[in-house]
Amino acid sequence: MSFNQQVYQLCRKIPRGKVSTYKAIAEALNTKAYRAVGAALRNNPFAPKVPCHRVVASDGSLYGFQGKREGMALQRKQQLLESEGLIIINKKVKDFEEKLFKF
DNA sequence: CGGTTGACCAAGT
DNA sequence: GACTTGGCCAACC
Repeated sequence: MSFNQQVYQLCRKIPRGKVSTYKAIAEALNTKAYRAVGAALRNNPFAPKVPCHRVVASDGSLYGFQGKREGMALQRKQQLLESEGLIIINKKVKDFEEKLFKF
């Protein structure tokens, strides 16, 4: 099982209405390659299967989703996350630590 | 096999 | 509170 596959498998385990962080995933894989996790999700070969939008930065901010490219579906993702029970405020997840899913 | 890169992170300025 | 720096590690030249 390659590194990416592990990442996808973990992401799939994130329940609806919860989020996780790149760091948590990396730690769950017993590694510190936070960035590799992000790179894996960026590929995201299993678009609907792997809810990559439920994975945020360690401080609850939306690193990379909208933070980098504002022309992206920023409100789209936000609304999607909100429909799952999450609330995004100022590019950050409200009650992030509370909604954080730990493996 | 070396060098660069990155949907990261933590600490410092 | 916005920006910069150094470090981490897998993936891709």
